[in-house]
Amino acid sequence: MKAQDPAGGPPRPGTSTPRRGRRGGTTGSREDILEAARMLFAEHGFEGTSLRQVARAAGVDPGMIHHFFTGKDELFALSVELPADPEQVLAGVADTDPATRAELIVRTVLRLWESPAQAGLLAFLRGTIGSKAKTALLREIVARRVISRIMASVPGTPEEVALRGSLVATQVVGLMMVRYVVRLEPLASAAPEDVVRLTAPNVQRYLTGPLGQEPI
Amino acid sequence: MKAQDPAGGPPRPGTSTPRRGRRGGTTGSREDILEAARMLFAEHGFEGTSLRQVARAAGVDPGMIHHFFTGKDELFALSVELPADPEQVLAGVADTDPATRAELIVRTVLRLWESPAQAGLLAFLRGTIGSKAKTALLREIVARRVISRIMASVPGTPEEVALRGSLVATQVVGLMMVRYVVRLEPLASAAPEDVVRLTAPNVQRYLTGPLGQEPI
DNA sequence: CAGCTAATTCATCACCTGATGAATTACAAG
DNA sequence: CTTGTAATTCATCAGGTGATGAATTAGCTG
Repeated sequence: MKAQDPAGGPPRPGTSTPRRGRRGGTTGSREDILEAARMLFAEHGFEGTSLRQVARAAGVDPGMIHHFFTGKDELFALSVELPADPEQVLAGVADTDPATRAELIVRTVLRLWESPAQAGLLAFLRGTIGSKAKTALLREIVARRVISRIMASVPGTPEEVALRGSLVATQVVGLMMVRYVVRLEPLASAAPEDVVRLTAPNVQRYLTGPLGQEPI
Repeated sequence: MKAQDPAGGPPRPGTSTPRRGRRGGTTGSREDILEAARMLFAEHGFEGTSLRQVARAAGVDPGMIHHFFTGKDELFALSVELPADPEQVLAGVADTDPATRAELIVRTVLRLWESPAQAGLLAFLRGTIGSKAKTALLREIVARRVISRIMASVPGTPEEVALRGSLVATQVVGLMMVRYVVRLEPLASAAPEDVVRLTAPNVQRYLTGPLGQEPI
């Protein structure tokens, strides 16, 4: 994020008049805009972020945004689109033994959220949960692309597997919310290894464990 | 909610001119505004809801909002404030035996969310998660007022109890998100009894069960 | 060099936002 | 009836919003 360019800033709009026209060299303005948008959407959601804020954070004229993107919607979609799509992230999960799959699931979720994709994921969640209309999109993604992979070859009737899938979602979504969105301590700063050890058993119970009785 | 008056055009000055001045009888405009605000904040979050939308949905002139409330912030705070504060909702939870408390916790959460408070809770979540600044408020509420009650008299070192508390939050928050916000099926329409039976064991494990090993 | 294309700034538009203040009307108390 | 107070509408403000189009400049291709 090469935002405000403190030192020798030629594009300082306050001081040395930033004359018009193309700049020399490779000015990655498009990427700067995307990066600034990702940060701001992650902090304030879709409606809480204005294009002028994005332009300012990117050190760029507001008009540039409309030069590179058709509008705010496209900017949001491109800046926030999942850096790795579910199919790719979950590759391999479907191949493991369901009886020991929970650990891999939690590990995959943690690896994804500890990666640079975190800002985009936060932005996606913030922009998506803030509006009822957009939660439908989130629901479709989770239902059709994530859960189907996670529940592959889990034994049981289709109804039972679907129920187990939404229960798994319960634990995984809760982990993401508490650790990365609300950042509740001490879980927010716990070591990933510990998080796996602590939560995977419950995920495993939802996956293949007994549902109608006490597990202990 | 006497909303948008679908048949005849609302702003038709030809027909039923809404002349100025006070209306006859008891017109609960203040309550109408609060109710409409609750609905809209729940659907579109804080920034995604304009005062003019609220006024239209309440069948009221936009100026009324500023007559009854000092501004958008106060309207949000009053319309969305938790209908029952955590102390009251969780009364009794702290008195039960920790070894069997999970069922009561899940039951309490479900009862709260199935009640009329749901709209307010949704609004609170939507308005709160959409902004990084406001999630701090949510974090404080959860940490100081909710978890402390839930974890009362749970045995263990303070560090361990705090960790168990955030793990409980994991499962409870995930349940709320999946069932009431994202509305993922089949969990979204499952009977409360079934939800209790399915999720309480995992909550109980976080509360008092073994953490470092497989629970089954 | 000329000519094209892309990057950048600027001025501006139409609209929506939250907010204010005055004018009008009803109800209640004296 | 008079007076005051609260409820309601209206007109309007200053500012922010997303978006458009023209003007300017740089780099690339021939």
